[in-house]
Amino acid sequence: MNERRSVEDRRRQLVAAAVRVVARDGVAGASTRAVTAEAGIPLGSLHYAFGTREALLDAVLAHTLEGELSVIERAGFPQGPPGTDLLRAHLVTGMGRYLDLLCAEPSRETALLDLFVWSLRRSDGRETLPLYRTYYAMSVEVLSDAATACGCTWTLPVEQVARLLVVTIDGLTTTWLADGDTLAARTTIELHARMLASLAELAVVDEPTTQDDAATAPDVPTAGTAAAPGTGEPTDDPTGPAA
Amino acid sequence: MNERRSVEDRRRQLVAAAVRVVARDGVAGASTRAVTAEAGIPLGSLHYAFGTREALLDAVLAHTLEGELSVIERAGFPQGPPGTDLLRAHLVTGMGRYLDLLCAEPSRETALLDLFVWSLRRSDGRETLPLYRTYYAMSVEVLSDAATACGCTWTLPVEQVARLLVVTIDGLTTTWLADGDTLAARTTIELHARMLASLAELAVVDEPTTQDDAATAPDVPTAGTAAAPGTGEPTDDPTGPAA
DNA sequence: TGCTCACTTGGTCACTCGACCAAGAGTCAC
DNA sequence: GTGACTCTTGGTCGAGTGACCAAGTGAGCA
Repeated sequence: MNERRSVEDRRRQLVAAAVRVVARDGVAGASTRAVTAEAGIPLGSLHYAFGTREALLDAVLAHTLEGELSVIERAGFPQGPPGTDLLRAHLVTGMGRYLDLLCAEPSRETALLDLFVWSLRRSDGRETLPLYRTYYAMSVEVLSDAATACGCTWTLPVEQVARLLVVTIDGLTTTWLADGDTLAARTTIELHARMLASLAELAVVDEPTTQDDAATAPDVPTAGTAAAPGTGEPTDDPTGPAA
Repeated sequence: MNERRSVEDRRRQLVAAAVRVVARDGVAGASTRAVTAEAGIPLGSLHYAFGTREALLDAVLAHTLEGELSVIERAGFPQGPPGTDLLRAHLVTGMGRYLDLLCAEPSRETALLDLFVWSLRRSDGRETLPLYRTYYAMSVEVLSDAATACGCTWTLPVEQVARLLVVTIDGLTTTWLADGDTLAARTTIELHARMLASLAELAVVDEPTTQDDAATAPDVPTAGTAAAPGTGEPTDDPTGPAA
């Protein structure tokens, strides 16, 4: 029936089928039989390739995560004079792009949420943390790039802003999945982008002659940035830098 | 074994047991046998009281929702001179109270998220929308009360601010469940409270006690200024009304 | 007292689940 | 060709699953 393949090939085939099944019927509906039927291969092959259903779902989770926030990064951002207003437009475009993806494939995000709860429940959150570390890292990258592109610098550690962005994206997702109100979601994005942009300021160029826009060194403290976002002495003075 | 009870009593007993089971083992683990074992009653009683496992889970979802955002409303808010700074402190206190609940009972929020995905999957979101309407209504109430208590008015429709608050709470929950970083979560709350408070202004009392609370024109994309957050009708719903 | 009916109880049915295994078939090195 | 191997396949096991039902029990009412 099926041609001979390497285990890696078979794993990829099973993961692709499992992604479809999870998106359609959820983690609960992704039984070993449902997945193998979707892939068109016998049941035993699944246990040969993955050993366990849990191992398969692990691979599905990892696969689904790839390129999740990366949609925000794609080209086509607005142009204009540098400043926080451009940054705001930049953020609106990026988050709007995520919303487009959400509207186009809501089952994808539902599946991700389902897998998230599944992994939370399975490991008491121990394996979910590195998952979010990826999110944070991607968010930091997106925000740093955006600030650079708009000639701005963040007035507080970019890791804190990154966590704000992740929180916003997460909340945006669950809220839209619940009410499907795309217009309201866009308003939410506008407001959040405005608020996020208010945490940045136009970068000050020391020497007036140089027009080197890409070399504006961010004054973000890079010393203790290896730790989790937000742990850099946050709770002292909330009204500090930007007001 | 069990004394005779009314069906309503039995339902309450079963829901209470199911809440514990869902918090411990998730929706997937809340089998009819697991719930009845937790409640200490025979299996047949469940089908006598609820008919179906789905009906029981419906009741569990409704029960879990009660008093979800209401924790924010409890007394003990900071005092001080009226203004947006007091409002900010007010919001920090309220959201911090929610975070306290989250830290104290994470399984409660995991269960709610689990039930949320379950109801999403079961009805394509049709029954989840009214669920969130309750959230929005509670959020509107909380924010209106807070603004009044702090002598402020929102510079844009309170429904839009309410959706922002719900988005924030949702994102805060998933993010904290993932990384468990309470300190970072508090920083997130500080920043979000500051940003939310920036959407309000000190109420201007032109003549003795004129409480014009919906006057100031919003300088923000006025997507939906109607009653519901966003638009009055979620016309974006791809599936349309239930067939 | 006897009757009615809401409620209880244990058992059973048909089904799905994940895991496992032995036997078979293709493939490559020698 | 021969042997070692990787991969495939169908079947099976034991444990659960939701739903259902007939017989039993007891409280309240006439």
